[in-house]
Amino acid sequence: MRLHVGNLPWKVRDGELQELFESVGPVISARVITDHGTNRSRGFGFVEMEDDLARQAIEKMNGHEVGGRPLRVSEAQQREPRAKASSRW
DNA sequence: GTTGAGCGTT
Repeated sequence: MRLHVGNLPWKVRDGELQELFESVGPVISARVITDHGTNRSRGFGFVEMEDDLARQAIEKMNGHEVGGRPLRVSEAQQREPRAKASSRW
């Protein structure tokens, strides 16, 4: 299950995000979305975990204060299906 | 050197 994590401090990076959620359980994948070119965080990211752990992470990490800000954790929306080739639209 | 609700690149 993928989780959308928002309200992140600008300084947070994907590795820190992963460690944060590893306090709940093993993290499959963690990504903080950064601006293209500037490497500055957009203030949100995505974490992938096992379903049960993801639900626990929502309960446990949602509102968890990090960097002085309560995290926003929720189930992520599903993005477009696998694009085999580049966007040919 | 800035900003603050959200849904990303394979």
